[in-house]
Amino acid sequence: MEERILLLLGLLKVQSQHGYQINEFIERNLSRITDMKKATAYATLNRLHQDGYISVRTEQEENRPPRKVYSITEKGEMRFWELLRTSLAEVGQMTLPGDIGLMFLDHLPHEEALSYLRARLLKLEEQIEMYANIPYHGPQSSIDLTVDRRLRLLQSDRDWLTETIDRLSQFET
Amino acid sequence: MEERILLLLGLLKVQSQHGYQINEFIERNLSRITDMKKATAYATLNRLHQDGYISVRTEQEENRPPRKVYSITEKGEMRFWELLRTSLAEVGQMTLPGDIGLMFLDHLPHEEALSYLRARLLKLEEQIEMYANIPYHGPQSSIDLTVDRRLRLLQSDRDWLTETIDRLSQFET
DNA sequence: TATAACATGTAACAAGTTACATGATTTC
DNA sequence: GAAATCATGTAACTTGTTACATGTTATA
Repeated sequence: MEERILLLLGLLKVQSQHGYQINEFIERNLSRITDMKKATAYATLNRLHQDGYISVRTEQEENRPPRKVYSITEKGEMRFWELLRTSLAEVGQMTLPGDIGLMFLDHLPHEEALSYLRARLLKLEEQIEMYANIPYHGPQSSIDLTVDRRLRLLQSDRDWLTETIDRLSQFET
Repeated sequence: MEERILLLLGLLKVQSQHGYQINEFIERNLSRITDMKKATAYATLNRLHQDGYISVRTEQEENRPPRKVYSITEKGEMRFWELLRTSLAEVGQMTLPGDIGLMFLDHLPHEEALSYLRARLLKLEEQIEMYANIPYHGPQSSIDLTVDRRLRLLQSDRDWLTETIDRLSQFET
């Protein structure tokens, strides 16, 4: 919730936009960073407007559907700073998918468990490949920051998984 | 959802239990691995029972509130294997808190941004300390597997953050 | 005498998703 | 003539949380 609001306010801080435009941008450029859906974005924009964090002006280019162009207000900027500050300074606990399964690893025959983990390793490698091939945006691009971070985490998850598979392979055949 | 079901079925596969018992166990031993709340566990147990994945038998020790002791059924075991298999073999995308903030890092004065990142680094170190001090459970404990994994991820996040702070410190004073 | 432990649950709310509705215009 | 693009939204649903209700017994 807070992160979604930070995202919308941030995008509107860069430039005033209408909802469709924002949704396009998110879908095309930020799909790896956020999973916010269109309906959620529209609804959140409405709420932000009601609460005075953004203002609206309706535009109509002839023969095109009318658009609601949103701009960030001063109140919205305040909110933005506040959310940005806590987003940067807090760690916020990440919930790791897969952990529950690992807990019950020993309920499976040894070889079967290992085969699943090897399949997972392959998929992890693919994801790493994917992120490694994202073009570099620039020497100070903030997008690169998040791509870099995710790549590092994926790599260390791969390393851990490789070692774990090796270690488990040593116990009984 | 799926992970919560896997957890409940897995715990009941180890031994039949009543809801209170399960909730106690989760709160005391699994608080770092899952964040499922009591109400959710009770509701999910009811649904699992309705759907035939677990069976109930009501117990009453005198002067104690009646308990509903759940046991996993054969159908439940099938579901368990299936969920376990996909949990182990799939990567499941992890959503990283903090990424949105990083995107807008350049909207803050250089020094201010750095000070927030340094504060975040301190908190990360604390978390790492915490996980590093969790006692070792045994040479094949599946709990250790998840603690290990999380520790590794936290450490690589810390390394990335350290390098990022260093790198950012080099651009303009 | 209050409060913690035991044991289960419900009602109200919050956040988000899916799938659809609308209606014009441009492209295949 | 069908489908995609543009642009916004709503209704139904899912998942989960918070806070409370209930009632007994052991403990401080």
